[in-house]
Amino acid sequence: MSKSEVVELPVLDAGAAVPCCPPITSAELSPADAERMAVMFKALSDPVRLRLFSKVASHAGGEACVCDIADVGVSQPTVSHHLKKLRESGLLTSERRGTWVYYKVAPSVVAAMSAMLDLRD
Amino acid sequence: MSKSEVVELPVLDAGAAVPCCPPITSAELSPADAERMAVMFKALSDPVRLRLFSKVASHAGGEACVCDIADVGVSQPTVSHHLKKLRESGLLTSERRGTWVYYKVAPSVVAAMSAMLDLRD
DNA sequence: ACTCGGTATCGACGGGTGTCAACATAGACA
DNA sequence: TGTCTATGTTGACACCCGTCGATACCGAGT
Repeated sequence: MSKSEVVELPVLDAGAAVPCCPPITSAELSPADAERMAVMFKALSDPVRLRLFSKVASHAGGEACVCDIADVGVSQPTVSHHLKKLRESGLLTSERRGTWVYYKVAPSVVAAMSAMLDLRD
Repeated sequence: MSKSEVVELPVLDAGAAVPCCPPITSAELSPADAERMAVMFKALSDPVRLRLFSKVASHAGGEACVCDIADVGVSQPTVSHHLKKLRESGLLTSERRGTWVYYKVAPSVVAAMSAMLDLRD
């Protein structure tokens, strides 16, 4: 039941507005919003994924080739697996250019997480 | 060899400074920092926990009794289990006052997560 | 002391997740 | 065409995690 249809994740192109959510101090999350946001937090809940994400985000030009960030102490298939999860959760987007695949962060999605955790009263 | 030792995870009492971390756009996370931050993200990676956290954060007075927030569609033991995880990850603190137990958010920890996701260039 | 309501812990079950080796796919270039 | 390099996919494995019912713990009244 729970999982059934989940949200579909239409790839959310990097510029799309992410309506969710006001700061958590201002109002409680609806079950649906909680479901959506939890997916994003889950994407960053693994140390390896967090490092991959951080490597992309901090890379010059705002994007990085897999070959630039793959050195995180796990096998290549595992890196690929984690990048896929980050992509599916909407935090990263990828684009193939010739031999290499480049990843960059989806700013609006990350901004939504940051805004939600903003605690100013 | 930097400030290194700040860590230890001594249950982090609510007021403690959380040195981690600069915005992810500015530098890549160290493996150790990634490990620490992943714990916090993991705490918010479940829809039920996210709702509980949001209920505490948005509650009048900045704190809430378990009885005020327990209605999230799962059994009481499960609520207790999730609140424990939020406590252990440092996002919430709890205090018993008479019959009831009150939870409130640990502002510095949440602020660290928000700051890390701040994307301004 | 006893009971009662609020909260935490225990033990078990089922599904999810990170990891790897092996294999598949996609461009580039000879 | 064929080979080489970069990346993704598959299948299998061990482990983690969310959930529940049963039970224990803790204060407050009676």
